[in-house]
Amino acid sequence: MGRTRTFDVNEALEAALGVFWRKGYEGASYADLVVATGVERPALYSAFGNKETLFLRALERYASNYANYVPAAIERSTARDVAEGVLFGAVELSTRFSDRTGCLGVNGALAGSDEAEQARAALIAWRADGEAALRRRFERARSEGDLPANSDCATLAAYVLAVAHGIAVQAKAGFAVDTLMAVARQALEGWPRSGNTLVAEQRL
Amino acid sequence: MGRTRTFDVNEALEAALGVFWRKGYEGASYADLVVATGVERPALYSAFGNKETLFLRALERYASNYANYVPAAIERSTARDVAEGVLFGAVELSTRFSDRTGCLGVNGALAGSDEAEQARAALIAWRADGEAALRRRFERARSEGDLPANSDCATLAAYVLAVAHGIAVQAKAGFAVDTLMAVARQALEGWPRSGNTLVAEQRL
DNA sequence: ACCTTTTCGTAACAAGCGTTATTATATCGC
DNA sequence: GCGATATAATAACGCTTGTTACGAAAAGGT
Repeated sequence: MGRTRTFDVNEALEAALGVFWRKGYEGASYADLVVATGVERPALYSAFGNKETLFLRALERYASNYANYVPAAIERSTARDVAEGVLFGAVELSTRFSDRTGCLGVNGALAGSDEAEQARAALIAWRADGEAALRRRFERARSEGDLPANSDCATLAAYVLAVAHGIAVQAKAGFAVDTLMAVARQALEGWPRSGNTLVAEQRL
Repeated sequence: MGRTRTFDVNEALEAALGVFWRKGYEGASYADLVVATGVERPALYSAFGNKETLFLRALERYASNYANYVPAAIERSTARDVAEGVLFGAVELSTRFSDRTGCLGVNGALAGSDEAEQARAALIAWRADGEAALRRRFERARSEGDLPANSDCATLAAYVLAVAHGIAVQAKAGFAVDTLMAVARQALEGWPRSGNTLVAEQRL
Protein backbone atom coordinates (compact mmCIF):
# COMPACT_ATOMS: atom_id res chain seq x y z
CA MET A 1 0.00 0.00 0.00
CA GLY A 2 1.00 3.63 -0.11
CA ARG A 3 1.65 5.93 -3.00
CA THR A 4 3.49 4.36 -5.89
CA ARG A 5 6.79 5.70 -7.12
CA THR A 6 6.44 8.01 -10.10
CA PHE A 7 9.97 7.48 -11.44
CA ASP A 8 11.91 4.43 -12.46
CA VAL A 9 14.66 3.76 -9.95
CA ASN A 10 16.99 2.23 -12.51
CA GLU A 11 16.54 5.11 -14.90
CA ALA A 12 17.32 7.57 -12.14
CA LEU A 13 20.36 5.55 -11.12
CA GLU A 14 21.53 5.47 -14.72
CA ALA A 15 21.23 9.25 -14.96
CA ALA A 16 23.08 9.73 -11.68
CA LEU A 17 25.78 7.37 -12.94
CA GLY A 18 26.25 9.66 -15.91
CA VAL A 19 26.73 12.69 -13.70
CA PHE A 20 29.30 10.92 -11.51
CA TRP A 21 31.06 9.70 -14.63
CA ARG A 22 31.39 13.20 -16.01
CA LYS A 23 32.03 15.22 -12.85
CA GLY A 24 33.28 12.73 -10.32
CA TYR A 25 31.94 12.13 -6.83
CA GLU A 26 32.60 15.56 -5.38
CA GLY A 27 32.06 17.49 -8.58
CA ALA A 28 28.53 16.10 -8.84
CA SER A 29 26.13 18.21 -6.79
CA TYR A 30 22.59 17.36 -5.87
CA ALA A 31 21.51 20.20 -8.11
CA ASP A 32 23.18 18.31 -10.99
CA LEU A 33 21.66 15.02 -9.90
CA VAL A 34 18.17 16.48 -9.69
CA VAL A 35 18.42 17.93 -13.17
CA ALA A 36 19.86 14.76 -14.68
CA THR A 37 17.44 12.36 -13.01
CA GLY A 38 14.37 14.57 -13.07
CA VAL A 39 13.83 13.50 -9.47
CA GLU A 40 13.67 15.90 -6.53
CA ARG A 41 16.21 15.69 -3.76
CA PRO A 42 14.14 14.04 -1.04
CA ALA A 43 13.06 11.35 -3.48
CA LEU A 44 16.69 10.60 -4.29
CA TYR A 45 17.40 10.28 -0.60
CA SER A 46 14.46 8.00 0.03
CA ALA A 47 15.36 5.81 -2.93
CA PHE A 48 19.16 5.65 -2.57
CA GLY A 49 20.14 7.00 0.84
CA ASN A 50 22.76 9.70 0.95
CA LYS A 51 25.23 10.78 -1.71
CA GLU A 52 27.82 8.22 -0.77
CA THR A 53 25.47 5.22 -1.02
CA LEU A 54 24.07 6.63 -4.26
CA PHE A 55 27.58 6.77 -5.65
CA LEU A 56 28.29 3.22 -4.53
CA ARG A 57 25.15 1.98 -6.25
CA ALA A 58 26.11 3.87 -9.38
CA LEU A 59 29.51 2.21 -9.24
CA GLU A 60 27.88 -1.21 -8.95
CA ARG A 61 25.79 -0.45 -11.99
CA TYR A 62 28.81 0.84 -13.87
CA ALA A 63 30.73 -2.33 -13.08
CA SER A 64 28.00 -4.60 -14.38
CA ASN A 65 26.67 -2.54 -17.29
CA TYR A 66 29.74 -0.74 -18.64
CA ALA A 67 32.98 -2.12 -17.24
CA ASN A 68 31.88 -5.66 -17.98
CA TYR A 69 34.36 -5.75 -20.83
CA VAL A 70 36.94 -6.76 -18.23
CA PRO A 71 35.34 -10.05 -17.14
CA ALA A 72 34.45 -10.61 -20.79
CA ALA A 73 38.09 -10.18 -21.78
CA ILE A 74 39.19 -12.54 -19.04
CA GLU A 75 37.20 -15.33 -20.64
CA ARG A 76 39.18 -15.11 -23.86
CA SER A 77 41.37 -18.04 -24.73
CA THR A 78 44.87 -16.58 -24.61
CA ALA A 79 46.56 -14.15 -22.26
CA ARG A 80 47.36 -11.86 -25.13
CA ASP A 81 43.73 -11.81 -26.21
CA VAL A 82 42.77 -11.03 -22.63
CA ALA A 83 45.15 -8.07 -22.54
CA GLU A 84 43.88 -6.92 -25.90
CA GLY A 85 40.28 -7.20 -24.76
CA VAL A 86 40.95 -5.08 -21.70
CA LEU A 87 42.85 -2.40 -23.61
CA PHE A 88 40.51 -2.17 -26.58
CA GLY A 89 37.55 -2.28 -24.22
CA ALA A 90 39.01 0.60 -22.22
CA VAL A 91 39.44 2.64 -25.38
CA GLU A 92 35.94 1.87 -26.58
CA LEU A 93 34.21 2.66 -23.29
CA SER A 94 36.31 5.73 -22.58
CA THR A 95 35.29 7.25 -25.90
CA ARG A 96 31.80 5.78 -26.33
CA PHE A 97 29.95 8.84 -24.98
CA SER A 98 31.27 12.22 -25.92
CA ASP A 99 29.60 13.83 -22.91
CA ARG A 100 31.20 11.48 -20.39
CA THR A 101 34.60 10.39 -21.57
CA GLY A 102 37.12 8.41 -19.59
CA CYS A 103 36.29 5.87 -16.91
CA LEU A 104 34.05 6.35 -13.89
CA GLY A 105 36.47 4.21 -11.91
CA VAL A 106 39.21 6.76 -12.53
CA ASN A 107 37.23 10.00 -12.83
CA GLY A 108 35.15 9.24 -9.78
CA ALA A 109 37.51 10.20 -6.99
CA LEU A 110 41.19 10.24 -7.88
CA ALA A 111 41.91 13.12 -5.52
CA GLY A 112 39.55 15.14 -3.37
CA SER A 113 38.68 16.47 0.03
CA ASP A 114 38.50 14.28 3.10
CA GLU A 115 34.77 13.81 2.58
CA ALA A 116 35.46 11.88 -0.61
CA GLU A 117 37.69 9.42 1.20
CA GLN A 118 35.19 6.59 1.30
CA ALA A 119 34.33 6.98 -2.36
CA ARG A 120 38.04 6.96 -3.19
CA ALA A 121 38.53 3.84 -1.10
CA ALA A 122 35.66 2.11 -2.87
CA LEU A 123 37.12 2.90 -6.28
CA ILE A 124 40.56 1.73 -5.23
CA ALA A 125 39.10 -1.51 -3.93
CA TRP A 126 37.11 -2.02 -7.10
CA ARG A 127 40.14 -1.47 -9.31
CA ALA A 128 42.15 -3.82 -7.11
CA ASP A 129 39.52 -6.51 -7.59
CA GLY A 130 39.82 -6.21 -11.35
CA GLU A 131 43.57 -6.35 -11.14
CA ALA A 132 43.49 -9.46 -8.96
CA ALA A 133 41.15 -11.19 -11.40
CA LEU A 134 43.43 -10.29 -14.26
CA ARG A 135 46.49 -11.54 -12.40
CA ARG A 136 44.80 -14.86 -11.64
CA ARG A 137 43.90 -15.22 -15.29
CA PHE A 138 47.51 -14.63 -16.30
CA GLU A 139 48.70 -17.12 -13.70
CA ARG A 140 46.43 -19.69 -15.23
CA ALA A 141 47.84 -18.83 -18.64
CA ARG A 142 51.35 -19.28 -17.31
CA SER A 143 50.51 -22.68 -15.85
CA GLU A 144 49.03 -23.66 -19.20
CA GLY A 145 52.14 -22.61 -21.08
CA ASP A 146 50.30 -19.74 -22.71
CA LEU A 147 52.71 -17.35 -20.96
CA PRO A 148 56.42 -18.00 -20.36
CA ALA A 149 57.16 -19.85 -17.14
CA ASN A 150 59.09 -16.93 -15.71
CA SER A 151 56.34 -14.38 -16.36
CA ASP A 152 55.56 -11.91 -13.59
CA CYS A 153 51.78 -12.09 -13.73
CA ALA A 154 51.21 -9.44 -11.08
CA THR A 155 53.30 -7.02 -13.10
CA LEU A 156 51.52 -7.91 -16.32
CA ALA A 157 48.13 -7.29 -14.69
CA ALA A 158 49.28 -4.00 -13.19
CA TYR A 159 50.77 -3.01 -16.53
CA VAL A 160 47.65 -3.68 -18.55
CA LEU A 161 45.50 -1.76 -16.12
CA ALA A 162 48.01 1.08 -15.91
CA VAL A 163 47.74 1.52 -19.66
CA ALA A 164 43.95 1.27 -19.41
CA HIS A 165 43.93 4.00 -16.76
CA GLY A 166 46.27 6.16 -18.76
CA ILE A 167 44.01 5.76 -21.76
CA ALA A 168 41.08 6.82 -19.60
CA VAL A 169 42.97 9.94 -18.50
CA GLN A 170 43.74 10.82 -22.09
CA ALA A 171 40.19 10.13 -23.20
CA LYS A 172 38.99 12.52 -20.51
CA ALA A 173 41.35 15.07 -22.05
CA GLY A 174 39.56 14.65 -25.36
CA PHE A 175 41.87 12.29 -27.24
CA ALA A 176 40.43 10.71 -30.38
CA VAL A 177 39.48 7.04 -30.54
CA ASP A 178 42.03 6.34 -33.25
CA THR A 179 44.86 7.80 -31.21
CA LEU A 180 43.92 5.73 -28.20
CA MET A 181 43.54 2.56 -30.26
CA ALA A 182 47.05 3.10 -31.55
CA VAL A 183 48.24 3.50 -27.96
CA ALA A 184 46.54 0.25 -27.02
CA ARG A 185 48.18 -1.56 -29.94
CA GLN A 186 51.57 -0.14 -29.00
CA ALA A 187 51.03 -1.36 -25.44
CA LEU A 188 50.68 -4.91 -26.76
CA GLU A 189 53.93 -4.81 -28.72
CA GLY A 190 56.00 -6.07 -25.82
CA TRP A 191 53.59 -8.77 -24.75
CA PRO A 192 55.50 -11.92 -23.78
CA ARG A 193 55.50 -14.64 -26.42
CA SER A 194 54.53 -18.13 -25.44
CA GLY A 195 57.56 -20.24 -24.61
CA ASN A 196 56.90 -23.36 -26.67
CA THR A 197 57.04 -21.90 -30.15
CA LEU A 198 60.23 -21.10 -31.96
CA VAL A 199 60.41 -17.45 -32.88
CA ALA A 200 62.94 -15.85 -35.18
CA GLU A 201 62.86 -12.14 -35.83
CA GLN A 202 64.88 -10.22 -38.30
CA ARG A 203 64.78 -6.57 -39.19
CA LEU A 204 66.95 -4.92 -41.77
CA MET B 1 57.61 51.67 1.56
CA GLY B 2 54.71 50.09 3.37
CA ARG B 3 54.62 47.14 5.71
CA THR B 4 56.87 44.26 4.70
CA ARG B 5 55.52 40.79 4.06
CA THR B 6 55.85 38.46 7.04
CA PHE B 7 55.82 35.23 5.05
CA ASP B 8 57.91 33.90 2.19
CA VAL B 9 55.85 33.82 -0.99
CA ASN B 10 57.70 30.83 -2.42
CA GLU B 11 57.33 28.84 0.77
CA ALA B 12 53.61 29.55 0.81
CA LEU B 13 53.31 28.58 -2.84
CA GLU B 14 55.18 25.37 -2.16
CA ALA B 15 52.80 24.52 0.67
CA ALA B 16 49.77 25.31 -1.49
CA LEU B 17 51.23 23.14 -4.25
CA GLY B 18 51.31 20.26 -1.79
CA VAL B 19 47.64 20.68 -0.95
CA PHE B 20 46.62 20.78 -4.62
CA TRP B 21 48.78 17.76 -5.27
CA ARG B 22 47.06 15.74 -2.56
CA LYS B 23 43.47 16.94 -2.87
CA GLY B 24 43.21 18.36 -6.36
CA TYR B 25 41.95 21.79 -7.33
CA GLU B 26 38.42 21.49 -6.03
CA GLY B 27 39.23 19.26 -3.09
CA ALA B 28 41.62 21.87 -1.73
CA SER B 29 39.73 24.44 0.33
CA TYR B 30 41.01 27.76 1.58
CA ALA B 31 40.77 26.31 5.07
CA ASP B 32 43.28 23.66 3.94
CA LEU B 33 45.45 26.23 2.23
CA VAL B 34 45.53 28.49 5.30
CA VAL B 35 46.58 25.61 7.54
CA ALA B 36 49.24 24.35 5.11
CA THR B 37 50.74 27.74 4.34
CA GLY B 38 50.30 29.33 7.72
CA VAL B 39 49.01 32.38 5.88
CA GLU B 40 45.58 33.91 6.39
CA ARG B 41 43.11 34.03 3.56
CA PRO B 42 43.33 37.72 2.62
CA ALA B 43 47.11 37.47 2.48
CA LEU B 44 46.84 34.56 0.06
CA TYR B 45 44.52 36.60 -2.10
CA SER B 46 46.78 39.65 -2.08
CA ALA B 47 49.82 37.54 -2.91
CA PHE B 48 48.37 35.16 -5.50
CA GLY B 49 44.98 36.44 -6.58
CA ASN B 50 42.08 34.03 -6.44
CA LYS B 51 42.08 30.26 -6.17
CA GLU B 52 42.40 29.69 -9.87
CA THR B 53 45.48 31.88 -10.32
CA LEU B 54 47.00 30.36 -7.20
CA PHE B 55 46.52 26.94 -8.73
CA LEU B 56 48.06 28.02 -12.01
CA ARG B 57 51.10 29.37 -10.20
CA ALA B 58 51.37 26.13 -8.25
CA LEU B 59 51.24 24.24 -11.53
CA GLU B 60 54.03 26.41 -12.94
CA ARG B 61 56.13 25.65 -9.90
CA TYR B 62 55.30 21.96 -10.16
CA ALA B 63 56.36 21.90 -13.79
CA SER B 64 59.73 23.48 -13.10
CA ASN B 65 60.55 21.96 -9.71
CA TYR B 66 59.04 18.48 -9.86
CA ALA B 67 57.98 17.47 -13.35
CA ASN B 68 61.32 18.60 -14.75
CA TYR B 69 62.25 14.96 -15.20
CA VAL B 70 60.44 15.13 -18.54
CA PRO B 71 62.65 17.77 -20.19
CA ALA B 72 65.63 16.07 -18.54
CA ALA B 73 64.63 12.76 -20.11
CA ILE B 74 64.19 14.39 -23.50
CA GLU B 75 67.84 15.36 -23.47
CA ARG B 76 68.97 11.76 -23.26
CA SER B 77 70.81 10.33 -26.22
CA THR B 78 68.45 7.61 -27.46
CA ALA B 79 64.69 7.44 -27.84
CA ARG B 80 64.58 4.40 -25.62
CA ASP B 81 66.51 6.22 -22.90
CA VAL B 82 64.09 9.11 -23.24
CA ALA B 83 61.11 6.79 -22.75
CA GLU B 84 62.84 5.13 -19.83
CA GLY B 85 63.60 8.49 -18.26
CA VAL B 86 59.99 9.59 -18.48
CA LEU B 87 58.61 6.34 -17.09
CA PHE B 88 61.13 5.91 -14.28
CA GLY B 89 60.80 9.60 -13.47
CA ALA B 90 57.03 9.26 -13.24
CA VAL B 91 57.40 6.34 -10.87
CA GLU B 92 59.93 8.16 -8.72
CA LEU B 93 57.96 11.39 -8.46
CA SER B 94 54.61 9.66 -7.99
CA THR B 95 55.96 7.79 -4.97
CA ARG B 96 58.50 10.30 -3.63
CA PHE B 97 56.18 11.76 -0.99
CA SER B 98 53.92 9.39 0.87
CA ASP B 99 51.53 12.20 1.75
CA ARG B 100 51.04 13.34 -1.84
CA THR B 101 51.34 10.42 -4.20
CA GLY B 102 50.61 10.47 -7.89
CA CYS B 103 51.01 13.46 -10.16
CA LEU B 104 49.61 16.95 -9.69
CA GLY B 105 49.02 17.10 -13.43
CA VAL B 106 46.64 14.15 -13.15
CA ASN B 107 45.26 14.56 -9.61
CA GLY B 108 44.65 18.27 -10.08
CA ALA B 109 41.41 18.24 -12.01
CA LEU B 110 40.62 15.06 -13.91
CA ALA B 111 36.89 15.46 -13.36
CA GLY B 112 34.97 18.06 -11.41
CA SER B 113 32.25 20.65 -11.36
CA ASP B 114 31.95 23.36 -13.98
CA GLU B 115 33.92 25.74 -11.79
CA ALA B 116 37.01 23.57 -12.22
CA GLU B 117 36.84 23.80 -15.98
CA GLN B 118 39.64 26.32 -16.37
CA ALA B 119 41.94 24.36 -14.10
CA ARG B 120 41.14 21.22 -16.09
CA ALA B 121 41.86 23.02 -19.33
CA ALA B 122 45.19 24.26 -17.99
CA LEU B 123 46.22 20.75 -16.98
CA ILE B 124 45.18 19.33 -20.32
CA ALA B 125 47.16 22.00 -22.14
CA TRP B 126 50.18 21.38 -19.96
CA ARG B 127 50.10 17.64 -20.57
CA ALA B 128 49.65 18.27 -24.29
CA ASP B 129 52.78 20.43 -24.28
CA GLY B 130 54.78 17.61 -22.74
CA GLU B 131 53.41 15.15 -25.25
CA ALA B 132 54.29 17.43 -28.18
CA ALA B 133 57.83 17.84 -26.90
CA LEU B 134 58.15 14.10 -26.55
CA ARG B 135 56.80 13.52 -30.03
CA ARG B 136 59.26 15.99 -31.54
CA ARG B 137 62.09 14.25 -29.74
CA PHE B 138 61.00 10.91 -31.17
CA GLU B 139 60.72 12.41 -34.63
CA ARG B 140 64.29 13.59 -34.32
CA ALA B 141 65.30 10.10 -33.23
CA ARG B 142 63.53 8.66 -36.25
CA SER B 143 65.30 11.03 -38.61
CA GLU B 144 68.58 10.04 -36.99
CA GLY B 145 67.90 6.35 -37.46
CA ASP B 146 67.57 5.85 -33.72
CA LEU B 147 63.96 4.78 -34.32
CA PRO B 148 62.71 2.74 -37.29
CA ALA B 149 61.74 4.83 -40.30
CA ASN B 150 58.12 3.74 -40.12
CA SER B 151 57.72 4.62 -36.43
CA ASP B 152 54.56 6.44 -35.41
CA CYS B 153 56.11 9.04 -33.16
CA ALA B 154 52.83 10.59 -32.08
CA THR B 155 51.63 7.19 -30.93
CA LEU B 156 54.89 6.49 -29.12
CA ALA B 157 54.65 9.79 -27.26
CA ALA B 158 51.02 9.22 -26.36
CA TYR B 159 51.83 5.70 -25.27
CA VAL B 160 54.69 6.68 -22.98
CA LEU B 161 52.60 9.37 -21.33
CA ALA B 162 49.58 7.08 -21.07
CA VAL B 163 51.70 4.64 -19.08
CA ALA B 164 53.05 7.51 -16.99
CA HIS B 165 49.51 8.67 -16.23
CA GLY B 166 48.41 5.15 -15.41
CA ILE B 167 51.36 4.82 -13.07
CA ALA B 168 50.32 8.07 -11.41
CA VAL B 169 46.79 6.75 -10.93
CA GLN B 170 48.10 3.58 -9.36
CA ALA B 171 50.54 5.50 -7.18
CA LYS B 172 47.63 7.56 -5.91
CA ALA B 173 45.96 4.28 -5.02
CA GLY B 174 48.94 3.38 -2.85
CA PHE B 175 50.93 1.06 -5.14
CA ALA B 176 54.49 0.35 -4.02
CA VAL B 177 57.51 1.78 -5.84
CA ASP B 178 58.76 -1.68 -6.78
CA THR B 179 55.46 -2.62 -8.38
CA LEU B 180 55.39 0.56 -10.43
CA MET B 181 59.01 0.20 -11.48
CA ALA B 182 58.18 -3.26 -12.76
CA VAL B 183 55.26 -1.77 -14.68
CA ALA B 184 57.57 0.83 -16.21
CA ARG B 185 60.04 -1.86 -17.25
CA GLN B 186 57.26 -3.93 -18.77
CA ALA B 187 56.12 -0.87 -20.70
CA LEU B 188 59.54 -0.67 -22.34
CA GLU B 189 59.52 -4.29 -23.49
CA GLY B 190 57.88 -3.49 -26.79
CA TRP B 191 59.97 -0.44 -27.57
CA PRO B 192 60.88 -0.38 -31.26
CA ARG B 193 64.41 -1.50 -32.02
CA SER B 194 66.62 0.70 -34.12
CA GLY B 195 66.39 -0.19 -37.78
CA ASN B 196 70.05 -0.34 -38.77
CA THR B 197 71.15 -3.23 -36.60
CA LEU B 198 70.44 -6.84 -37.43
CA VAL B 199 68.49 -8.48 -34.70
CA ALA B 200 67.91 -12.21 -34.39
CA GLU B 201 65.84 -13.59 -31.53
CA GLN B 202 65.31 -17.17 -30.64
CA ARG B 203 63.40 -18.65 -27.73
CA LEU B 204 63.09 -22.33 -26.99
C1' DA C 1 57.62 62.44 14.44
C1' DC C 2 54.31 62.55 11.12
C1' DC C 3 52.21 60.82 6.75
C1' DT C 4 51.77 57.60 3.32
C1' DT C 5 51.66 53.01 1.97
C1' DT C 6 51.41 48.22 2.32
C1' DT C 7 50.21 44.19 4.89
C1' DC C 8 47.88 41.86 8.67
C1' DG C 9 43.95 39.45 10.88
C1' DT C 10 39.25 39.43 12.30
C1' DA C 11 34.97 39.08 10.74
C1' DA C 12 31.67 39.09 7.58
C1' DC C 13 29.61 38.36 2.93
C1' DA C 14 26.44 35.86 -0.50
C1' DA C 15 26.06 31.49 -2.56
C1' DG C 16 26.30 26.74 -2.65
C1' DC C 17 26.75 22.36 -0.32
C1' DG C 18 24.47 17.81 1.56
C1' DT C 19 20.61 16.77 4.29
C1' DT C 20 15.97 16.78 6.34
C1' DA C 21 11.11 18.56 8.50
C1' DT C 22 6.94 19.26 6.85
C1' DT C 23 2.88 19.29 4.35
C1' DA C 24 0.21 17.73 0.49
C1' DT C 25 -1.01 14.02 -2.63
C1' DA C 26 -1.84 9.52 -4.38
C1' DT C 27 -2.52 4.52 -3.70
C1' DC C 28 -4.21 0.28 -1.30
C1' DG C 29 -7.07 -2.72 2.00
C1' DC C 30 -11.37 -2.83 4.06
C1' DG D 1 -15.59 6.18 0.87
C1' DC D 2 -12.44 6.03 4.90
C1' DG D 3 -8.25 5.30 7.34
C1' DA D 4 -3.55 3.81 6.83
C1' DT D 5 0.66 4.24 4.38
C1' DA D 6 4.12 5.59 1.29
C1' DT D 7 5.78 9.08 -1.92
C1' DA D 8 5.75 14.09 -3.78
C1' DA D 9 7.44 18.72 -3.61
C1' DT D 10 8.42 22.96 -1.17
C1' DA D 11 11.20 24.97 1.81
C1' DA D 12 14.29 25.29 5.10
C1' DC D 13 18.23 23.57 7.91
C1' DG D 14 23.29 24.24 9.49
C1' DC D 15 27.62 24.30 7.43
C1' DT D 16 31.25 25.21 4.22
C1' DT D 17 32.66 27.35 0.08
C1' DG D 18 35.43 31.30 -2.27
C1' DT D 19 35.84 36.10 -1.69
C1' DT D 20 36.25 40.69 0.44
C1' DA D 21 35.38 45.12 3.88
C1' DC D 22 37.33 46.78 7.46
C1' DG D 23 40.30 48.64 11.06
C1' DA D 24 44.80 47.75 13.39
C1' DA D 25 49.77 47.35 12.83
C1' DA D 26 54.28 48.02 10.80
C1' DA D 27 57.58 49.89 7.56
C1' DG D 28 59.97 53.88 4.76
C1' DG D 29 60.57 58.83 3.18
C1' DT D 30 60.88 63.47 4.29
